[in-house]
Amino acid sequence: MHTPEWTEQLYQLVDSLPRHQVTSYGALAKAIGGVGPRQVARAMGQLPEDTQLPWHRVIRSDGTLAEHARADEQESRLLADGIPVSRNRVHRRHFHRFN
DNA sequence: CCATTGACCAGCT
DNA sequence: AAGCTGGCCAATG
Repeated sequence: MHTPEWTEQLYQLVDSLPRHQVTSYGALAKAIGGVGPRQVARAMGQLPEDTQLPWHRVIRSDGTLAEHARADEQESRLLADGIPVSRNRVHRRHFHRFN
C-alpha cells in the first residue's frame, strides 16, 4: 500500500484540533492544499482502528455526520467530548477555524 | 433555518 | 469501464 506524502500533515492537523471543536474533510483538504475532500475522507477511513488521532472530530462541512462503519462510535465520542449532536448534526459554532 | 438537487471530485474494485 | 465512496458548493424552495 502507498500512503500519500500529505498524510503526515493531515495527521498533525487533526491531532491539533482543540478538544471541543470539530472540522470538516473539506476544510482539512484546503488547509493542506492540492488534495480533495474525498481523499481526506478516505485517509480517515484508512486509519488503524486503535489510532490515537481524534478522527471523530472530522465531519461533513454542513455539520452532519458521514455514514461509515464507525458512525455510531463517532457520535458517542463527540458527546463524550462535550460536543452536542442532535439529529445527526453538530452546530456550526463548534467548527474550528484554521489560520 | 432546513432539505433537496446537480455538477464536480479522485481513488478504489 | 461502470459504479460506489466517511464530500463540497451553489442554487433553490
